[in-house]
Amino acid sequence: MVRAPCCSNMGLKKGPWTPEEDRLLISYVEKHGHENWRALPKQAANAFFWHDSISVSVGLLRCGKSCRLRWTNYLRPGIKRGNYTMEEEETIINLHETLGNRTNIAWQTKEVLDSRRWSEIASKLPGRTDNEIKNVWHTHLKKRIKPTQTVQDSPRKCQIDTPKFGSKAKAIDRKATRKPKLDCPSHGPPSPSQSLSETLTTPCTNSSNKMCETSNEDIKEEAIVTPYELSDIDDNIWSDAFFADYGTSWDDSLASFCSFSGNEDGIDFWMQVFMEAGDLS
DNA sequence: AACTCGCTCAACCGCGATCCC
DNA sequence: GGGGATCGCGGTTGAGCGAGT
Repeated sequence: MVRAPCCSNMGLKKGPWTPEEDRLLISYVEKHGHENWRALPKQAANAFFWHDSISVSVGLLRCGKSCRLRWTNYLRPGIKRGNYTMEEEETIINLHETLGNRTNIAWQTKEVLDSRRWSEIASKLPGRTDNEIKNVWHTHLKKRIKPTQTVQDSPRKCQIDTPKFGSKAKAIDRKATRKPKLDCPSHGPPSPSQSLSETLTTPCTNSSNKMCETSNEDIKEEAIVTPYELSDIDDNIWSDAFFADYGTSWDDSLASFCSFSGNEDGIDFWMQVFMEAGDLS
């Protein structure tokens, strides 16, 4: 079987997602659903022309696989972020033990069962993703089950036997206050309360000296990242302030986008977005 | 203050399963 | 039925960060 070429071989982008890419992806999924990830970048790329017409150099040049992963693990509505409760941790441990022991079912091999483990556990924990559960398991739950010698070997290691409620408090505190790093090395994904103009102009103060788009105040208030709603996106991205920054208007921007893209689906899509946001009638 | 070490977790990778022409 | 395309999964990686030295 010949595999589909990796996105890196097709000039598609890899690595951390930018706020603009997130917004393009969210907007697309809100409108078209998430049934065909492979087709998504092509269709969402319509947005590129429109953005480009107002000098915002963003586009959704991602492979479908990357889009699906980003949506499933990070942008999907209802995702819970932040600390796991004791109950959730116990559930993971119990389910891991249960599912991991289901090796004697005749019609399924151990390998098949093992390969389904994380998604099955995730299905029992609403708002948690299999990827996150997997990370939690590998980072501390596994160690709680099997206390390792490394704790004794290295006094600098956090105590891992009683995460969150015991001597690991320091590490958990760090986790709780940790800045999501995805979109900015220091600050993470955009808050729905941010306008795009803010994200494009807020100076970065992070130590790594890379471009940052989120204010420290936002971070304080966003210990748990709220899932996007279409209304949030529209209210904030497509704000008057945004267009003031770029010296254009709703009508001008739509007209520019239409003339650049020449794609009826794209026009319909953005028309719909604007109308739902109440910016066009 | 500078360096090292360990932890976290988003994202990538490879592969098997499934879909679809 | 064959084979390519796509989906979805677990394993792994590596940048960023904080704590310890």
